[in-house]
Amino acid sequence: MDKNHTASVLIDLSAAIVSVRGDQPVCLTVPDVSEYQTPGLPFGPFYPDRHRTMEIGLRQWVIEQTALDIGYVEQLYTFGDRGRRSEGPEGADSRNEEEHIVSVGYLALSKQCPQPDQWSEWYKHFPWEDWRNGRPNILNQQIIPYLEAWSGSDEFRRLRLQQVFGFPDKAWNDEFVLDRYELMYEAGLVWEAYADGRQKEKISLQNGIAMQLDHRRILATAMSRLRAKLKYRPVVFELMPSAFTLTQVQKTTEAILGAILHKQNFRRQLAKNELVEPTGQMSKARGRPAELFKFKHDESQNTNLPGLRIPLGKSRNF
Amino acid sequence: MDKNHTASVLIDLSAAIVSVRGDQPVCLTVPDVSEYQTPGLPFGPFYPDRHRTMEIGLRQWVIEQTALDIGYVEQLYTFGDRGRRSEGPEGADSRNEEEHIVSVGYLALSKQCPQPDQWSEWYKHFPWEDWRNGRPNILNQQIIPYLEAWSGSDEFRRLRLQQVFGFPDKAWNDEFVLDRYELMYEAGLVWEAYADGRQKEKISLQNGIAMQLDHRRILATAMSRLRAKLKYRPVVFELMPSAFTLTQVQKTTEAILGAILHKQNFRRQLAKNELVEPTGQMSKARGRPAELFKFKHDESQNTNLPGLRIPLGKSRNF
DNA sequence: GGATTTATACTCAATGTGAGCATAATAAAG
DNA sequence: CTTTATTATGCTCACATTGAGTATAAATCC
Repeated sequence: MDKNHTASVLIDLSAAIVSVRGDQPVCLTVPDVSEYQTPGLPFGPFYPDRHRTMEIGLRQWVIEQTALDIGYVEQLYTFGDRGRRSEGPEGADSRNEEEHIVSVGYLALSKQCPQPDQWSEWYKHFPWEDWRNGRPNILNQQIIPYLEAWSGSDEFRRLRLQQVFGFPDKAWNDEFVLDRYELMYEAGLVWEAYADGRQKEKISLQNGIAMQLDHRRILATAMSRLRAKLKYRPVVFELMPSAFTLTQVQKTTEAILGAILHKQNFRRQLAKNELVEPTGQMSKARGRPAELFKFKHDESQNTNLPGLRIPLGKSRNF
Repeated sequence: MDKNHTASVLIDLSAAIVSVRGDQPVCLTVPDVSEYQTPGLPFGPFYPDRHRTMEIGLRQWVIEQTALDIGYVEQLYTFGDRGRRSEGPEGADSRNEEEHIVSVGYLALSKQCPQPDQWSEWYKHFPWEDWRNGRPNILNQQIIPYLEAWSGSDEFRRLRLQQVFGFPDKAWNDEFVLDRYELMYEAGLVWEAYADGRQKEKISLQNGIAMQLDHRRILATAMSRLRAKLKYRPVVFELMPSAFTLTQVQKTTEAILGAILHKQNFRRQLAKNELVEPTGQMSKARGRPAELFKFKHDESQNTNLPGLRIPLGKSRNF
């Protein structure tokens, strides 16, 4: 093999730090200084002689720069070169021609989200992913017609469209956030495709707020992973305060999944899996007071608990 | 932040290339030149100016060096520094003091495995993971007693032991391959712990064949991921020839899971999910001839198909 | 007090799953 | 040629889980 190649790279640790404010999932972002004003995910360099592991390095700069208490941290994916996209055209982008950067994406969960202006709501970037008020209009009004035109009579494209967007007769799968974003990127339906030079003209449709570089892709990866994980590990509690009502757990879960759940069945699952225990106290709110619970396995960071089985129901094929 | 630190690293792409020979899952390994004779996983450097993405880089050197046709490739995890372990003691290892290496682990699946001597059987490295002939003796005879002594009266350690090894009264979970290996590593129960300087004396127990550096950990990650994935994506077919009997699919699945499945129920799942279709031909073997099938969605690399629901049964609490 | 709101208990049909029995089709053994 | 071993495949049945909904309880707002 030809060894006359640059093999040395810099490593960036990018983080999708997720929290829930009210009934909206949010993500920590940093403002953009360039002309486009697109926000980006926070990131920091990895110094291999300073931090034993990358996760320690990540926690370090998150503490230094944000003073946040992030409990749960999970590595998402390592992206080869943030200047180029995996499907991008050759030489379309000339950034980082000398200095190669590999970016390692992380998902982190935070119980609090102070300074509201620094936290960006998920569904402003992905309006088609929030089905809590029914099927989002943007799908039928903009995305699907455009994608149908894009796929044309190409059998492979149509199959993918059906798989990923459930169009026309399959069910919507909430976990395919990344797949949907990538399909839209390939079809030139998001601003980033234009920024990367894949698309000749700037897109007139505003399909969610764009982000810097491939940060929206990283966020999509984080959303997919979190939505999937919710179903087999009790990670919701990383987003809850120490005491909470069962409805609060449900609202948080619904926010992340972008879907409404069946209340009674949701509670049945919580009860069966013995994930929570009553604190004895009651909440005071509008209607009948609810019992306050706490997560049962808080002390040990027990990563291998069953998690909630999500009662999505069968009628989610809108 | 102090910028006087080395930030530049080299990137290795390590691959757990998995196949199944007979009824044994195997993994491509390269022999060791050092004194210990421990095998290692194949790896190659990543040249960022030569390959657009890391996956392309990986495929490249696999083709160049092994001439294998690997269809399915999946990124597993990025390990900060292969010279040090995530839980290792400070300065115990002095390799790579200058040249930092980050290794990106991949899982690849191959339908064939020529040159038998280059392929190493999974369960030679992880004898406690193969439950096809009942609970492995090595568990009760060596591992569990040692781990019980290690946990002593430490409540946290006992809880983890129960979670991960199902000891004494929980069920064995086939997906916790990595968790079990890491627990054994921490307890000084595998050779690598000794090699990393965590363990003062060399271990007398032979708990599976060791591997170089952290390669056994990467293989454990691959095994966990593959066992999990099998249950919700139809990846078994990446290990099958173009035509196969249903029993062959089951044997391959059982080999990977290290567990015996209920035959009739396994077939019921295959039928319900419409993953296979008959070729019209029959196999000729000892007993009654079996119908030959082929994977239904071979053309499009449809990553989002349902996968098999595994009829493990409830009686796996040996 | 009556309307509104939220919490929680309970029911019931449909479906999925674990487990096993019964039968069919072949090769090898006697 | 019959028996036996072996593998394939069809079918049943009890039980658990799940989706969906009804009914009731406990508070606040007016």
